[in-house]
Amino acid sequence: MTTDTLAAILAEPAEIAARRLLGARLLVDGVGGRIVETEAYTPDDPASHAFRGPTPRNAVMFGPVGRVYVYRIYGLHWCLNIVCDTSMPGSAVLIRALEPTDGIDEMRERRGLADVRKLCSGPGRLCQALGVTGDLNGTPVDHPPFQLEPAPPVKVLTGTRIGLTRAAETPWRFGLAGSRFLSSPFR
DNA sequence: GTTCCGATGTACT
DNA sequence: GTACATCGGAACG
Repeated sequence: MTTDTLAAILAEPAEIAARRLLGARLLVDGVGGRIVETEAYTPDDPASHAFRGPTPRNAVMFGPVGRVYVYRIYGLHWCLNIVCDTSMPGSAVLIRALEPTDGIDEMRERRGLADVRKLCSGPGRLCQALGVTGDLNGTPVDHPPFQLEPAPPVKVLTGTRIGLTRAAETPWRFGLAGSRFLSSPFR
């Protein structure tokens, strides 16, 4: 099995890109790990920030593929997405969990927590661990401070997305099978 | 292990 | 005013 280039993965529809990003290594200033959990969002999806069309907040989602869309959630936390799908503007993949591999001590300091299992197991947690804030909104994910290295295809778990009220039944949450670093179990 | 709830910014009705 | 792609701590079992 060959490994697709990053550009090829991010050109795909959100559901495909979300699956193929599992296993990829994501770093911010050298700190990060393997992506083990993602969710797909499309502009025709009532749960997506893009559903109502472009606004100042979601403008990056409608721009070039491969940039990061970072937004604040519940007034407290940040969430990191990667814009995808060259044929459907407004598509993105939410990065929900990482298996920490690089800069673990720095992540522990930022999180104020020793337990590696909980450093990046959730969208808000991983942004805190990697130092991702709204300042990075719109940055290309293949340019500093970001690095994203694709990996060969992995075995994928599928489930419903987390924390939604609308389109809650759509099975667009994806996990790396067997990972101990998921934000919550798949069923 | 589980459930409940407060914190707090921004977009939208 | 209400909803929200969340988290951590308290209370309980």
